[in-house]
Formats: sequence, structure tokens, C-alpha cells
Amino acid sequence: MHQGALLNIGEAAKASSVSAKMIRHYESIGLIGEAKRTESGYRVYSQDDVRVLQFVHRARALGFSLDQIGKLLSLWQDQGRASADVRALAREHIEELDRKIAEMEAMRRTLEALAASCHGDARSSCPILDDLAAN
Amino acid sequence: MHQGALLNIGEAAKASSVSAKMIRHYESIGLIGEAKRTESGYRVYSQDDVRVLQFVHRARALGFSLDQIGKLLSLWQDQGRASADVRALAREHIEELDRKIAEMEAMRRTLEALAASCHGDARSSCPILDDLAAN
DNA sequence: GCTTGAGCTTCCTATCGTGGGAAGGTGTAT
DNA sequence: ATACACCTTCCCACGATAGGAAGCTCAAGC
Repeated sequence: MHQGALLNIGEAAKASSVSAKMIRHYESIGLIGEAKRTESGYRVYSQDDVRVLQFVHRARALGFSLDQIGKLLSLWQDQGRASADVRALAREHIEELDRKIAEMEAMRRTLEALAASCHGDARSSCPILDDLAAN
Repeated sequence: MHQGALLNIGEAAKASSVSAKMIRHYESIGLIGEAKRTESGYRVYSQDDVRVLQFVHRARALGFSLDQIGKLLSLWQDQGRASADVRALAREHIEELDRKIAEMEAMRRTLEALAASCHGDARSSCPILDDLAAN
């Protein structure tokens, strides 16, 4: 039966690196279309379907939200799309990443300074707790 | 009535920068102790209680999880603590931050390269989508 | 005293992305 | 026939936060 290389959800999961659980979830929230079914109700995935799942997986790996991925999927499937729209989405996401990175680096710097000033032995006196307490 | 400077939850929220919603939540999950109540059931906060809330707020601002904050609060209130324990918690959190920062920076680099190679005009051809699709 | 409005109470719901598990049906190999 | 792996749906959980409904309380103005 390999003529169309049809897969069930477990095989599609392996092929796309998206868990079966998540595939069903993505379908339920409308991120991806409803899968075709066998007579007994099993979901069936074509190679094209798997490609969509791989797209989603890759976009997740780049940190796009499911909402953004929905837009990316639309653009991907839209022949008349403008690449500027895609790039704008990417830039937006980059800015979001920049904000979060900056925020975490600020935390990191503060913590590093506190940890460095903490002697870290059996004594109880601790600049870290003092800093958290004194504000 | 300012002898003990007792506050209701809204005033404690302002004084600690922790929303009333969150104060109740922190109490419900046992992060902080149960607040005393007036006869009519209103929560009442002392200056010490507010200090605990400020501690939590400051720790959240540094990115500690509520779980870690629970441990920090225990250590803070434990006279016989070893500062090494506090520092270990901080170091652990710094490592966590480092991992996340590295992960987001990797995403950022990839996205930046893709966005840079995308001409971003009205044409549909787009390296960003190509990259998401081809894997 | 009565009304009004702000603030309090609890309880339920949502977000975002993911995972765990139960109860039951299906497919296949021995 | 039996076993076992896989599928189905449905519900619950996490982590941290927020919104809202329904009802009670408190303080101020008239």
C-alpha cells in the first residue's frame, strides 16, 4: 500500500517530529485542516500533510507562536503573497525575541552580581536574600 | 488606626506591587501563609506581610519560579540557613537563564539571516518560507 | 437612616503549548 | 482466538496571570 505513502498519525508524528497529541491539537484549534479518515475513523496523512506538519515544527523551533504560524501557513499557501508580509512577521518576532533576551540578560546580570557577592558558605548572612528583602 | 499600619488587600497590593489577584493566588497555593481576617472576612496585612509580598515580587522580577521562591522564602525565614544554599539556588537559575538566552539567540540568528535574505517586496518568492518548508 | 460606589469575598474561565491518562475501538501477527 | 500495539475521544494537569460574575461590606454623602 505504499502507492501514495499514506501514514497514520503515529507515522506522521515520527515523520514530522510533531507528537500525535499535538497533531490532534493543531487540528482541533484549526491551525491545520482536518485530516482525512479511514472507514474506521483513523486519521490518514499524505506526504503533503506531513510537509505542513514539518513546516509547523520548524516554525515552532524558531519560536513563532501558533498564531503566527497560522499566518505563515496562509502566506505559504497563498500564491499571490508578498514576501514583504512574511518578512514583517519575521521582523516582528525578532523584536519580540530581542525584548525577551534583553530582559533575561538583565536578570542574569543582577543575579550574577548577587551570587558573586555571596560568600556561599555555612554562614547565614546572604546578600542575595538581603537584596530580595530590601526594596 | 495607624498603630500597626494594617492594610487590606488592595492597599497591600499597591504597597508590594503584587496584584490583589496574585496575592490571593499565592495564598491559595501555599506560597505565602493565610492572611489574617477581619470579622467580616476581609484579609488584613501587616507591614511584615507586605515585606514578604515585596520579596516575592522582587524574586519574580528576577525570573525565579514560584517554586524556587518558596524555597527562597524558607531560607530567608530560616535563621540557621547556609548562604551556600541560597547561592546554589541562584546559580541554578542563572544556568537556566543562560540556556534560554542561548536558545533564543540561536533562533534570533537564524531568523535574522533569513529576514536579511528576503527581499521583502511585492514578489512572492521568499527564503523564509522556503526554509520553513524545506526540511 | 438610606443610597451609592468602591472595594472586598469566592468561584469559574481563559490564556499558551504541551503532556498524561482513562475507556474503548481497530489492526495485525502469532 | 488471543495478544499487543495503535488508534479514537474526553478530561485533567502544568505555570503564571488575568477577567468577570454574583454577592457582601464599608465609608461617605444626603
